Amino acid sequence: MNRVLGTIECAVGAPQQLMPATDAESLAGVLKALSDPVRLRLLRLVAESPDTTACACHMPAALGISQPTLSHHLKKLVEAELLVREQRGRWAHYRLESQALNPVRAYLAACR
Amino acid sequence: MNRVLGTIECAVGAPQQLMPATDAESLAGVLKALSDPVRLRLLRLVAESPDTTACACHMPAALGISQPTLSHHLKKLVEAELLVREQRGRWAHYRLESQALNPVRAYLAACR
DNA sequence: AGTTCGTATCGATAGTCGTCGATGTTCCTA
DNA sequence: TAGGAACATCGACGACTATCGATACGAACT
Repeated sequence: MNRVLGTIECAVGAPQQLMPATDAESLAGVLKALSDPVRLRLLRLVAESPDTTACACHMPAALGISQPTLSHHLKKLVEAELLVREQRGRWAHYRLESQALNPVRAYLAACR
Repeated sequence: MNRVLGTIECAVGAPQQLMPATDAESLAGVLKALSDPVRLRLLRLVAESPDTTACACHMPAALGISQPTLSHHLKKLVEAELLVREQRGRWAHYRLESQALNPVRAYLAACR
């Protein structure tokens, strides 16, 4: 591949082994759930609530969105296992599942 | 709001102050760039290359995608300032800009 | 039983995204 | 200067997403 004379060829090595596709796929799922400004504010609101648990009832007004839109975003976060839903009487409470962020933390550590 | 008798009312406090919308918007931009399995593998490939720099020439074959698709993904990562493009002769080299991940790290730390 | 209130789902719409073939563009070499 | 190689852009297509109004569900109170 490399030429002896002249400055031909890419010169950097062949492709090393890369991240397994299945790992990338599942990590992308978590990141996709995080890649929305409404959901970022929402998750942080829950994270900073006492016992990392918050009731949904105040959220539409706090975030300036409609109630169906809130429900949509909460569902995405639950599907990504970032939040856990818990019914208390008439109200739905959501608790942060912080360990779901561990794969993200591990990935970022590898990109240091 | 709270009723004296009976177990009426949400009972958890009012909405605390939440993440500024502009911060959430810019952070979501970075996360959106990360929320694709191809780009995750791509970024990690660069991160693990010597001097965290890699040439684009081997990437389509390594990732199993076409050359235009690779170019598309690289552009997204550059726009998010996660990669820096550098032309060397005929070849395009990409270097990791690890500090662009700092807002993500800070967010995750707040969700501990 | 009927009503009310909190929440989830449905349906529709407008916007964004990933993918690839075809085509430019740029730079090297002969 | 002509040819080729690496890479970017264009155009198109199908899939997905965020949003909200309308509606359905479900669990209390009366």
